Amino acid sequence: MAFCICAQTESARLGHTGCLIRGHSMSRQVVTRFAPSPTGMLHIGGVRTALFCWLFARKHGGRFILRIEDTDLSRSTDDNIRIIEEGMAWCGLDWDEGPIVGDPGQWKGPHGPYRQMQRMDLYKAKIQELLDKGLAYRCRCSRETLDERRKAVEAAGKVFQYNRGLDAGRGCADANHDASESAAIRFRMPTGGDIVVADLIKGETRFPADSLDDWIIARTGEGPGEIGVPTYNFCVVVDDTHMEVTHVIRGDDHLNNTPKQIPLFAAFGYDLPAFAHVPMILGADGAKLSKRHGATSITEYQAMGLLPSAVRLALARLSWTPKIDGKAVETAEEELLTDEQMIQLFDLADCQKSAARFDMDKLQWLNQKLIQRASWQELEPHLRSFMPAEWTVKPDAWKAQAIHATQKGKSLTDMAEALRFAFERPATFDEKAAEKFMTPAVKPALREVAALADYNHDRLEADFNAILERHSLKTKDLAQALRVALCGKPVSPGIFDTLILVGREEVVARLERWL
RNA sequence: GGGGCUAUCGUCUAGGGGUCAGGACACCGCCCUUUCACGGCGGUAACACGGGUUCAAAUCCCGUUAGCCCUACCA
Repeated sequence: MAFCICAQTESARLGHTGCLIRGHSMSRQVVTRFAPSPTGMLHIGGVRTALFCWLFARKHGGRFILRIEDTDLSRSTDDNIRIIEEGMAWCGLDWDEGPIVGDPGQWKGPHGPYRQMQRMDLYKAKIQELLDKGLAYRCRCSRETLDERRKAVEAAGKVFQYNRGLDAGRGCADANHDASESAAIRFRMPTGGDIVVADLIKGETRFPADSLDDWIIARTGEGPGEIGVPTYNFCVVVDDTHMEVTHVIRGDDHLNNTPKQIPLFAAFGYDLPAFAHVPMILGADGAKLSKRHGATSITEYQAMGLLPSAVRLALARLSWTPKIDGKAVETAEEELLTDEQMIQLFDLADCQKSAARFDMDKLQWLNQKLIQRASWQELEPHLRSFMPAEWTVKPDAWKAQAIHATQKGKSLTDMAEALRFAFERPATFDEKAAEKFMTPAVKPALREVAALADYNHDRLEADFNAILERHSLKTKDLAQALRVALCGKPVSPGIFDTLILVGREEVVARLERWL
């Protein structure tokens, strides 16, 4: 059987689509896709893959597709699809084609629908085409006989391969079954030689064709003549070509699936897309990232008070080293890339081949740095979900002061917590601190603070120092006493910021009980 | 078992024949300081192992080991 092993060209290695894809146009628009299966929450590893697809498409002025692979009927749910859509949206990974959030019946883009279960007619037609060409065949072997044969081969210490090796001659390949009985459909795989995958990240890898077998492309149908639900490896090939995907960027757990898919592209007469298999993300202990490691779902990261921009950067920096003029980023300053810089710098050639462990410390550092750089306006939409509704909005001057005072926090939750004193009177007081700082000597000074009228920062500082002078107190004495009175604890932003954020009227009210 | 991928400080990584093996995060120390932080400065710390090739190997080759993936009518 003839099929094209099609090693990709140097231009593919460089990420150019050139004449690689389907030959027609020399400069085809780049198209990438993220194709999650809605069988659970949106995993952080999936988000990273999606991010690479998104970055690549954006860099090359191409399109990014979101496609839902819901052919696993038993595990896919509409709820999970919603979770994926919302997670992607929160993360800022907008798709040009795909489902419309919250509306299962609608989609955008010319290649819809973007849920595989809604594309059955296409798949069935393509399977029939393969059947007609003799490139696929009906297999009536039951699960039971398959299990028996598998056991027999494994007992002999060999690998079970359908109709291959010890199982050769026992398959349905030459049986010419008609459609009178229900059957699964198998794809006729080539034998002999290597199937090569020219991967943009992993390089060229070869798989002996004889290590593969005739795999099932469609499950057993409901009744005679019915073609059942096609399997993943089949749907991907059909969809990727029909959606004109030029660059298949996916997790490297799919690298082994690629040699199964390549002969299928050939059987359909399709040219190959470029492949890039990105390494996995591992937990801190080097094991596969699971619930045991803490947060795996993107929604958990959102709940932790992380900025989507920080999550994007942290995820991108796992397995990717941005290079500026051929030199890897060196300083902390250079690490803090904006989305625009990431898009500009992104290159699959600068991606690592090996798996990376998830680094929560780095994520938090990035988050802190990004918070420091943001304006209140940029932060407010994210911050709001961490602030109780009763915390009413204050004037712009207050916002400026607030951001100046609390921006040292590592997370949005830290910031919201650091702002609590500005909205709520302390319910309790730190006894030890009160005892230590609320000395008789400090009270007269406190009384003078209560009398201050001008809450301009510099003026406040000057008046404050004058009070210290009059009472022979150290800054610390008065500042800590004030913190206890205003915040209930000896920790708060700079004391003048604290005063301003609470506001004169409220300062006086909170001071009253101590005078 | 078969096939495939991977291997540099604790973590993310740069470096791809000759480097004191570089950076970032974390950690430790010092400084700053009105609290907590922020910030500044400095420090500890790595080429998985064994064989080759070579004047010279982290770098090239071959093994070994370890981890991961595929080997489903899952995706």
